[in-house]
Amino acid sequence: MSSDRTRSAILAAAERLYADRGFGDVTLRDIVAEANVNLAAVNYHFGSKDELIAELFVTRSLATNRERLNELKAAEEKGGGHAPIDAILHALVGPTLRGCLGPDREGSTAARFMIRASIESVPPIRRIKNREVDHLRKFIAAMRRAMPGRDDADLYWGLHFALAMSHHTIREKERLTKLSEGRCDLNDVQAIIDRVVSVSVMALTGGETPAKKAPGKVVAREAR
Amino acid sequence: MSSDRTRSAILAAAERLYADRGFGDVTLRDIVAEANVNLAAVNYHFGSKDELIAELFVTRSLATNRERLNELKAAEEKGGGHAPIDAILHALVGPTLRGCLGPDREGSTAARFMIRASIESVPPIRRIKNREVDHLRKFIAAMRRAMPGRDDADLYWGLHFALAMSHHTIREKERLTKLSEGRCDLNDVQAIIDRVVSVSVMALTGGETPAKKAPGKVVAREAR
DNA sequence: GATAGTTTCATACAACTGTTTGAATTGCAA
DNA sequence: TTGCAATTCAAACAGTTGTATGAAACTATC
Repeated sequence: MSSDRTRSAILAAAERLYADRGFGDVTLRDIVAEANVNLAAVNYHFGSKDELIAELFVTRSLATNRERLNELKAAEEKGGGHAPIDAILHALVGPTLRGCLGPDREGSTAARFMIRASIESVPPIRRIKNREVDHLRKFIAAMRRAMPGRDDADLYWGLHFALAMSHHTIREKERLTKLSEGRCDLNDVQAIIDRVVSVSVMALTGGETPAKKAPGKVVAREAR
Repeated sequence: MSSDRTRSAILAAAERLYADRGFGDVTLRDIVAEANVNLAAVNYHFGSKDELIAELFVTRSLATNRERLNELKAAEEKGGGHAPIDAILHALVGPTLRGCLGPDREGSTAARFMIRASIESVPPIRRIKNREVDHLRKFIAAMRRAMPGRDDADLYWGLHFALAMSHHTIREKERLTKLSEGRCDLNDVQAIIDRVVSVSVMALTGGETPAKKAPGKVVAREAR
């Protein structure tokens, strides 16, 4: 009963500290000091440090996945069980980008924690991410319905690139700001989402299997 | 003189171990055991563990950057000081992808080390990566020459997405193979490079500032 | 209000970490 | 060979880490 207070104090303190200083140099002693609880409380309530981190990540991760699937479902219902490709990709990258970017989310502990998790890749989190495959397959299935003629490999590459752009933007937002000297506006989340979706759609609809024959305007270059 | 043997034995052993098991759980004691040298040798020859890691990464990193610039220069000379955009992007992502992917490079210690470095992001490596901005600016400059009318922000986004796709492919190649059940061929490096370049060029030439007005075939979706 | 179960606490544990030390050894020049 | 520097070595250092323990405090039920 009253143990819930301790439990959630640990969770909150851990998320805050990990978000601010990374998984690398935050110890259990830092966490319990921040949470004003005893050191042994972590192992009592969570079993181990890794399980604490896992619970932290699973919570946020499930929320994002739920949001994604809701958006996908909404788009499919709107189109009568057949969502257009840009809506599918929007459902895929929108929640992640909205959750991690933007001026309102800037101070959000959850956002900063998820950014850390996408940068540092500590074992317990990696284990969870590896189970994300089933979730992504639902988007592949939707994409297949939206582009029936398309080669399967192209769909996988398209989804892969969409995730690449959204994750890399989250992960390297500081570097991009610095490189572009502020000319890339990392606060306009909607514009970023549109841009990522737009490029992803082009990747999927641009040329037929660009890797094999490259019939588009861009010709493959010779090696070396 | 003969100390060079110790020095390079440490470098080789460290690179091998880091490549295989990651920075997280390889200790100096593991390294000196693998290299058959004394524990103190690391601090004697490199000053600290972090400086050892830094030297390891700098060496490989400089080689890649040199290769990139050579390819860029070659492309510019070929075009009379004005390389086409796809050649520029090819010079940017080619060396990295070629260095980390492909069946011949599969067993390469250097490749596996660089993949680790791109996944784990340990402090000494992060510090070095932050100095990579100047290097990237040279590619922005070349891109500006190739696409004079283009808005600067679009160029930065294009370069950013090109790096996103190439790095994410390297970092998540296992996941992509698993997700696609082998339908994405991670061994055909040339095809991957062509695909990344092709999509990047589309991102740069596709629609005029797709984020602002989205005049292309893809229309921005409403929020939420 | 005694009892049983849960939660907290101070403390100890055992292992591991990167780094330092100072003596021993080696290599090379004079 | 002597002398001096560079290198190697075993050992210890000083600190940190996550986890375990067993007693104490609390809570709720009968």
